[in-house]
Amino acid sequence: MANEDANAPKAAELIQLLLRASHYIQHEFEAQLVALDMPVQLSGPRLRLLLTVWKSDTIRMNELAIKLGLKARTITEHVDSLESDGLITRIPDPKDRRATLLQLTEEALTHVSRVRYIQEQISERLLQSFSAEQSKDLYELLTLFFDGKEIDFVC
Amino acid sequence: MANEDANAPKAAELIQLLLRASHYIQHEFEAQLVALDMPVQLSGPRLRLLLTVWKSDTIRMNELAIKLGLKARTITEHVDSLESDGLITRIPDPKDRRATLLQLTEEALTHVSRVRYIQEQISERLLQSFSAEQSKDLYELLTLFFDGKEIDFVC
DNA sequence: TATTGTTATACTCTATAACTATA
DNA sequence: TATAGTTATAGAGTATAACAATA
Repeated sequence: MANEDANAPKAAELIQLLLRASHYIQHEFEAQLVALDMPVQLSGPRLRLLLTVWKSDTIRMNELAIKLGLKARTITEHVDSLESDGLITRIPDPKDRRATLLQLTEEALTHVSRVRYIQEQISERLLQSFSAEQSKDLYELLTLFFDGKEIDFVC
Repeated sequence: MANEDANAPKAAELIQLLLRASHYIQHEFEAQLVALDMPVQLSGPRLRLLLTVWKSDTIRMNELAIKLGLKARTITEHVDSLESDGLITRIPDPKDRRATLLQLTEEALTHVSRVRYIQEQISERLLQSFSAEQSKDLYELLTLFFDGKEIDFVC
């Protein structure tokens, strides 16, 4: 009764498979991250924020919210926490006294570089069944999703 | 200084792109779901639970926890909520008086079928830039991630 | 003794609304 | 008047630990 949908549409199946692959990958990343046994807890969202600040070197909280697709309040929340963990610094924006710039601390830079290394390792392991050409094909196919759209969001 | 990594490893880039595509897709699904304007709120996790119960027709809370990769406590939480929304029913398992079977209500079945229809629509739209062959290629490439691994988790 | 699900409790992530300070 | 970030508050999702009922 429930599973009568034998000739299910290919489109939905393909999308499901892609999401499944993505969840699987994220699961691997998270598992490896806790295995890293960092002095501070670097969850997915916290890490994503750190990496985004890192890429910009210095960035307004405002702009960060937009890039991450989060609300200002959420950025304040994370930054409070990351600041008290000694990972991020608030700097008054000299050009606009309402604004606040964010910058990573030395400690955060160390963590980021470690995490990035691990991410490379995991990525390579995840792609071990792929030939160079298959990787290239997959990359090009995935680009088709963003056909025409401007995508900026990170991680 | 921060972005000196010009020749970044292809593997990490490809994985990032896949995750980005996945986030984009999930975003589309969530947006369409709220646009459906259902009588009850069907968030991602709640929907995933409903769909998993639906696929099994009837399932133990226990088994559901494993399939979804969640803890028993979390299942109790969701089921309490879905039950009070009239979407799910707890049935004592006749074979084991410790266990509880879950089943969808008629109302939930209506919602599930509507949601599945929408998911097909969105999936087709997301794949509009793909030729039949490109879809097939993508599907086969994605399968490589699960090379040898037994993957069951849904949605 | 082990397993199923629950009560009690808590943490993380995210957000809305009202407010302060600046622009 | 509009914008940047904060305080106060809340809701969703998930989990650990202790426990009850049953196996």
